[in-house]
Amino acid sequence: MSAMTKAGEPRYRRIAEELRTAIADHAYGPGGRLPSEEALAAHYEVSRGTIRQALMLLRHDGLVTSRRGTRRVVLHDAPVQDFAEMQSFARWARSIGETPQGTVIRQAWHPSNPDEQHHLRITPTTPVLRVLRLRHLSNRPAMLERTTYPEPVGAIVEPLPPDTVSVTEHLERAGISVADAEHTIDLIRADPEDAEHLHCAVGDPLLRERRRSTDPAGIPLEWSEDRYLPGSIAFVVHNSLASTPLTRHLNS
Amino acid sequence: MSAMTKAGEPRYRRIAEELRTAIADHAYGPGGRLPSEEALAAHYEVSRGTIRQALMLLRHDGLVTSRRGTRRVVLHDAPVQDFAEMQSFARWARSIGETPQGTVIRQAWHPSNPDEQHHLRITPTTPVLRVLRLRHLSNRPAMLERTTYPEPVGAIVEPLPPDTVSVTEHLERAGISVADAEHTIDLIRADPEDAEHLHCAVGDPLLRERRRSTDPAGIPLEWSEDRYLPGSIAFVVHNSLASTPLTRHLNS
DNA sequence: ATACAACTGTTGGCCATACAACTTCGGTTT
DNA sequence: AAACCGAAGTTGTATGGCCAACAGTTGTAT
Repeated sequence: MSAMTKAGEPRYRRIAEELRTAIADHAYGPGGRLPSEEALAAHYEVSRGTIRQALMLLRHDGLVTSRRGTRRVVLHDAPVQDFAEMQSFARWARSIGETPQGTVIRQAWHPSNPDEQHHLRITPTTPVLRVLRLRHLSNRPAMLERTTYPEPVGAIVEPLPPDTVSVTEHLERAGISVADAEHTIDLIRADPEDAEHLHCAVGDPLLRERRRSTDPAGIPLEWSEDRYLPGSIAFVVHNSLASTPLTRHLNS
Repeated sequence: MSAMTKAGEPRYRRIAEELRTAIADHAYGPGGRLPSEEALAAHYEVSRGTIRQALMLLRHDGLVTSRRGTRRVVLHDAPVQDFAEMQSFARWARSIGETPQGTVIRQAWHPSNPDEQHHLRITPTTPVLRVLRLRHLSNRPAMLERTTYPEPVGAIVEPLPPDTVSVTEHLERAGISVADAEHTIDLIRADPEDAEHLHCAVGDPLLRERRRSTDPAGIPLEWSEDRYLPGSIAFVVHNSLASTPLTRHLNS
């Protein structure tokens, strides 16, 4: 455990972290009430505004309610994954105690197609790196990943060994970090290529997650289509009046 | 579109609404930069703090980036659905120009099972109202909904006519409003009941959305399992370093 | 006993200020 | 030409204050 209070982190984030672990440790119980903002401010020796910032984080993650007139109520006592674990298959796998593996099946530069140009916001002439990667979870195939990288990112991904476990972590070391991601989740049927690598039959249903990741400046870093074998995986989303990150779409 | 500036809404929400429509109207362009916070504050004649509150809303919805040192960048120019449209099938259907329909197939009070007791946070002895409802989109079956209501909510839902289009809107009129919802999305195969009502074959893949909705106080209002015919529907989620409402799970 | 009113505690909304951290750009120096 | 430096512009973090809106409770009056 060891809170690992990162020094560079702003105060409200560190406080949010402490509150998170306190909730996960059932310090307040499910349906229990948090101390008042003023009490928390006194305890942490910060202003009420800073406490409110910390509580906003918990609120957006769906851990607590917030409503005028009464103390905040604990909604969930389960720990919430952080952004990095949703962004990196390897990191997620390790966090749930599984051993991730990855194998590049095919990788090459291509002229971009209109779909890629749209999602990566690039001009028709620029090439992209297309990578087909099979992901394993504790030695069993779990997901097939078709990722397209724009030029600067592709240049870093290309020389990596085919069995690189975490591409995301390599990119971070190269100073490329993801700040935003948009996920589209739907159902699709396995094509011959899916079937071959995931060891299923053509036409078998797969859970599809398409994802566009962007850097802090809003520049697209990757456009990926991941196809999961069903039965083992589920996506959990929280939304509320305070923020609505989840929407429903037709056709896609 | 007639902004419909609701009088009771706080200032930062109205400003956020205006900025949303401005973005949707391509006032800044995709990848364009927003005016500085100070400029916006001057324009709307509010303090910078209020502008920041408005911008936080857009940020959490994934419409704009935010990063120290530079102006905000527009990520998407598509309008974002609000919470109500994710919460109500009827409202969503109407917002995309379709005609929603609903039919109650079966409805009865039962003693709650352990699963329901857990998700609705109720004691074993209390009864629940189970409703099986078929949802149509422009006269075609689209989704089969198995919803469980705890006692007070069930008492309001029970007397509604079987072809009620929007249960959510009726509940709102009764003073029951949803503030938070947790969605779990995965893939499942049609059982005989699904197949009968959705006009598909047993074993056909369906997109499943399980949902627990809670009121502003954190009290569960419904526990629902919705099964969508594939091909037509997709779920879109945005997450970022600022807030991580999306997580990935095993087993479910 | 029931309904109403007043009071307390708590969060929401808004303002003003100050400084820190960071990006960008232009000019200077090497 | 390239690297460095500094100034201007912008968002992030934090403090402090004030009042409004609302929930829950307590006490009062009917």
